[in-house]
Amino acid sequence: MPTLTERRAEILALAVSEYIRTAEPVSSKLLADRSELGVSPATVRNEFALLENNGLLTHPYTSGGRVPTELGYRTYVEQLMLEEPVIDTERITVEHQLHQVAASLEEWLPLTTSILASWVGNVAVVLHRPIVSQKLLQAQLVDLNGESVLMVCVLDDGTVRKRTLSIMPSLDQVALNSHASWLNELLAGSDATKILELAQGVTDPLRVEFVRHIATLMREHGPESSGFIDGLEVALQQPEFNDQESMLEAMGYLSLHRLENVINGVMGKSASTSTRIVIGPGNSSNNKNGWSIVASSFEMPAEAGVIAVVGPTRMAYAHVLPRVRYLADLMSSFNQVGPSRSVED
Amino acid sequence: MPTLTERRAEILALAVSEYIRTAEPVSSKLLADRSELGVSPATVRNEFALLENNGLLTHPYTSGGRVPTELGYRTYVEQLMLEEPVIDTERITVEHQLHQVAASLEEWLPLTTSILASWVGNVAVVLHRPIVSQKLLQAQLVDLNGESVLMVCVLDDGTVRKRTLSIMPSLDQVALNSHASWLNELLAGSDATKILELAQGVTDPLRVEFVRHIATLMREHGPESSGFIDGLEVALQQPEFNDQESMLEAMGYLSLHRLENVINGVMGKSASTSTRIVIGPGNSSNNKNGWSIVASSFEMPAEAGVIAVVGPTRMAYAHVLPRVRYLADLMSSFNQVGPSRSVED
DNA sequence: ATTAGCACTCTCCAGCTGAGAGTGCTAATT
DNA sequence: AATTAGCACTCTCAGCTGGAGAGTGCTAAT
Repeated sequence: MPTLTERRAEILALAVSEYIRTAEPVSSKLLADRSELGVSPATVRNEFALLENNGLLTHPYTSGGRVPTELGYRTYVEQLMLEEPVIDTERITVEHQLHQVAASLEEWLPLTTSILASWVGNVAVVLHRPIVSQKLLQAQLVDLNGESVLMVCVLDDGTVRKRTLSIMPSLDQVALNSHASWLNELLAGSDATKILELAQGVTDPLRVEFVRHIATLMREHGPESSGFIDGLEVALQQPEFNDQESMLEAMGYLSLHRLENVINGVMGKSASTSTRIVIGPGNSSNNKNGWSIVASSFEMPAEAGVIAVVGPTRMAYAHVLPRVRYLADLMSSFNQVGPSRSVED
Repeated sequence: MPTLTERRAEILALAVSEYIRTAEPVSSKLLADRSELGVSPATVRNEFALLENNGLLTHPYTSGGRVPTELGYRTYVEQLMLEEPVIDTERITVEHQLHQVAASLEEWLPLTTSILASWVGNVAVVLHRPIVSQKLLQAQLVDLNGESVLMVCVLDDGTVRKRTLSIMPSLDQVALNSHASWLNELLAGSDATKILELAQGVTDPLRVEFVRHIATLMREHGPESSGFIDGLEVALQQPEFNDQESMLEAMGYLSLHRLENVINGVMGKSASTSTRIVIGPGNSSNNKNGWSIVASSFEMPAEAGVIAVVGPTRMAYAHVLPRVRYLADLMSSFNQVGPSRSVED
């Protein structure tokens, strides 16, 4: 990454931010007029040519203005960009909205996703997973109208898993309760592996089956990680998706399932709370406009996660970055129950 | 709805199914050539003109072939269409896929949605809700690392609700258990309204709070109805959506939340298991291509629901209808636990 | 080092044209 | 009386053209 003269850097910054704003290739004349550079279009053109030699800009065609390359975006983001801080009225609106929902993780994570998406006009993703390895807190067996038995397991991260079982000789609730308390005595506090070990010593086949099911239930989903996505519709209104083909391609890319992997891959390396921007994640796909991700991790007492914005490389980084960071910090400052307040609703 | 001569009906049927197949306005020549009518294009044209007088066909422009009107589609569906029966290989594939997932409602409803969507190349929706009014089976209080308390309620339809509470003087698990068994003794078997009544007699403020929370939990979601949607991506590849505008409009229409209301509205009137087709649900929206819904309700021991396909009016009804009905019947034939087999997996 | 000037390139749009497809009507045919 | 051949007419669509506009690169002047 070459160091640039001050003026060259300023021109690059202006060009990138202007292109981000308008989605039109930016011309020398525009920059000369619209800015305080105090130079003529011709000078800007000369600088453009040098920036292009450095691989920071391109033309799509001989005439028609400059467009940043991925390297151009990266230089802008890392060195030149002036972040747009979250202002008070925004803060107030967001915190107001978050306080309005009932105090549960299941409700305010999706709300956060939705707030972020409409705030930045792009796809927002929030992923979360329990921090600790899961242990069984309590198991419960409930008779369902004599036909089948519902097994409910509470894990130490507060998640609840359930499964319906058919037990051949049907049992009444009293019998089920005694089985349940036996299960809890034996298994409470253990993780899936430990539970399977403990199952070795059990002889009663029915109880073995219960234990097995508990272990399976805890295993099969792994540490429950779930995610929320929002903003597809706003994001797809951007001009990069104005034909059916690129729109469908975008929809394929923007599935929660795929993004979970991508985002976890991006954040995987950094352990602590941090924010990162990935621009055009290796133009692996052959579409002309690549994707960028702005992601920030957050940590709550028993839950960790990532807040991310996904969009085309032409993304308003200066706007998005502080807002993602702000929301991640906000999440980290919440306790397990809700936006820093007691439970009364 | 006027009765048509046999030949006129046949021509309408051919025109509609041909338009459904190709998405191109169909010409008199095509029908005369491709079919066993044994008449000349001119004759077909005369019939076309009459069908157009009856409001069953239109031209988009003076030349360029005929296209069905909504009335045309309805006539086709109600009187003329030859359903394409589900063949054995299809049956086998579907049932095979359904048997592969673990036996729980949460897993095979979405799978059914996905199967249906890719089967018919349109958006598929599956909604379900418990049949009976919900009663509390069991409540449970679990200590979460001393900071807060997780309340888990099992309802008689097998659903589980949970909420995290902050209790000011923190209690240990033993104390919580005694509260829980008190709660169960008092409340088990009651619905939300009854529970609130029972709360009247309680004096201990902590217990009142517990009871209130239980009632709220049961109330606020109503009878839990949830839905699954799939196939957006395939559906949007159809030619009616080849510009950004109609695509975005379609995405707006095809949100699960909106469709839940629409579909429930459609099926609301009919109590029993039935299938219905709604074509161009009153062209309320001002877009040129309306929407059709093919929906079929199903009933399981404790759960009822709707299986539906949503797509443009140019939908392959003859293909979609039997498949929706087949899947609905299949669901109805399942017991609460899974695809007609015991729970061993 | 900067800039004015200018030729050059490329896009974009509007307008045109011809081909093709399909219709409606009329007159001939069965 | 129903069907059909024939034909003029209408409309779309794809391709072409030409001119306007925008922006550049280069050169020569400042």
